[in-house]
Amino acid sequence: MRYFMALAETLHFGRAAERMNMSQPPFSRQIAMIEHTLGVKLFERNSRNVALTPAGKHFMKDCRNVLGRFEEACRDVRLVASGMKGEMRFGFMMHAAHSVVPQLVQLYAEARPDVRLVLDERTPTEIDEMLVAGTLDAAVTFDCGYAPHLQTVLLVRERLRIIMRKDHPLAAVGQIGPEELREEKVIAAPAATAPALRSAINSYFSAKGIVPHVVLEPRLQHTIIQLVAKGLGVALIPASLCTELGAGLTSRALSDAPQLDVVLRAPITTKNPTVSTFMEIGKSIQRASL
Amino acid sequence: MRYFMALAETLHFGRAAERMNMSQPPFSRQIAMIEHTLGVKLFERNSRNVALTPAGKHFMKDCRNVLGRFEEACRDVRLVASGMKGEMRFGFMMHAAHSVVPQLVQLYAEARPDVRLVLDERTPTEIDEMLVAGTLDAAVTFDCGYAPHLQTVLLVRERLRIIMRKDHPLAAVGQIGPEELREEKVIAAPAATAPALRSAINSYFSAKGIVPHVVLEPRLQHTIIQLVAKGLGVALIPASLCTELGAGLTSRALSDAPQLDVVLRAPITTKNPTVSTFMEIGKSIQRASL
DNA sequence: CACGATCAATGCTTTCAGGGTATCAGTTGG
DNA sequence: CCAACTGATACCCTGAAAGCATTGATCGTG
Repeated sequence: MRYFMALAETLHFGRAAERMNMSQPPFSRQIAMIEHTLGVKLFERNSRNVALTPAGKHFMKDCRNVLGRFEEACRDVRLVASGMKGEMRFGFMMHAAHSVVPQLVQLYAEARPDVRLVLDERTPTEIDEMLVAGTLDAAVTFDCGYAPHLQTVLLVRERLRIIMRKDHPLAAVGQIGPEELREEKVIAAPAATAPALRSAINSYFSAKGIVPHVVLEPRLQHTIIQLVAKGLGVALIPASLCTELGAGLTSRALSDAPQLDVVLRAPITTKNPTVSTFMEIGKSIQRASL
Repeated sequence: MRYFMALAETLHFGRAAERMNMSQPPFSRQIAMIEHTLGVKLFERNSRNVALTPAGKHFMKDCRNVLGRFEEACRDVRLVASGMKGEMRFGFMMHAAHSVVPQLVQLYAEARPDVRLVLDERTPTEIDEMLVAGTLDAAVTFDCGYAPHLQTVLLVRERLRIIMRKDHPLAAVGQIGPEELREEKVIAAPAATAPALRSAINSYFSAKGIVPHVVLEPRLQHTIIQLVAKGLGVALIPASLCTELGAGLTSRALSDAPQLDVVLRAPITTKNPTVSTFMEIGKSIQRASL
């Protein structure tokens, strides 16, 4: 096709051959071969003039198209391999949706505009499963400690705050700690859904020898806040989520508040080359926040 | 690319090689070569499993695209060469627009739906020039006799009729011939525009030793009819154009009416393979009208 | 745990597709 | 009519790519 295009553009065997870095005789043979295998005369020629037949004229358009797409395919496959282009499935937990995730996504989208980011909001446990299953390429979740075949970047360290209705008695108390919550109904995600968060809450209480009175265990953070709003209890949630509470709610700091590490994770063995710069951006966010 | 696709689809070197009608070792080398020249790992493989990398997965889509368009290009160039597809520039004179042209165009469009018909309404002289210049592939015009490098198919033989205003004295006369028109103002296209038509008109009169009193010579048939409608004279026009005259006009037969051959013409040396079936359809119209 | 089966990679040989050189043949302008 | 230009043909030769034999790695099974 390149040979054909060279001749179609120059209409001169010698110059076309030169453009293809070869001598004229084999070039002539190649053109004859193309015409023979296609079974179509592409050029009208004598020893003086070369002209395209109608079929040749049409073939020229198609060749330009095919060759263009071929080049593009070769270019693109390199871009995909280098991580400049492609697709990345990115999971995150609701607890991080209002803190680092928007920034992370925005910075990455600027750095890699040709990578399609597939966002997937999940619970921490789902995220862990999907990371090992390979359904996610990277995810933002709580640091749950041991994670062998995962690389981890610490993004931010979040302090838990307590939220309650504005008309709740605790809203007026100065210092809130486990003791003050001894008799409170607590709403918290179950350990099966958010192990790191739940164990942080649990040990916050057990350090003082208190067993929290957990009355409801919804899986979604959204639901927890709504239940608190309805006066069914109080809840300990990451500080970043306390900025956009509903009208009837308020948040208070906790004494010796438990801290949770929000981390960016990806399988070490990932074959997706888009992930590495994503992790790099995660590191830059960490540095910026320290 | 075919090699790549074979492996990408089977994920098995042996079977992919078989599909490509070759043995496994050279096939393995070809795949390695592709990866090397692209500088991209397309497959993740050990001696047990073969899997596509993200880059390979992306490349697969592009390859399918490129190969598809390649096949299509090869198929289409054959269609164009066989006249099944392509473009044909077809000229015709106004005098035939209401008779054979619609039928001819419709029959051809049905027979060759993939050929784009470029219609071009012209005067007979323009048509002759464009046919020799190669600007038109075929045309319907009056037979102007001698035409060396043109092939000709007679479509219909048209009788001329005379048109006039309904309030014109001639509208009541029984038999109209040159003698009756001796004193009439005649409107006719100039010889330079429609030589065959004009010479037919001229000899119709000169056979009786009469010189017609031609007062106006507009180039377009359309204009002639309008001038007649304004009472500026009478005109001799092909019978097929008399069916759709304006309200104030009427047509009458002529005694010994001059006849004109409407023909389909194309250069004998035409390189456009769409023309031959066009001419065949012209012949079928001729047979049908006899 | 050892053995065989499976499958991709490697080494070596062979072949022919495709390139090079020399030359021919047809066309055109001076 | 000749010289110059240009595409086609004849012949040769190289190396890309195919075949065969074999290796090495991995997995399932007795």
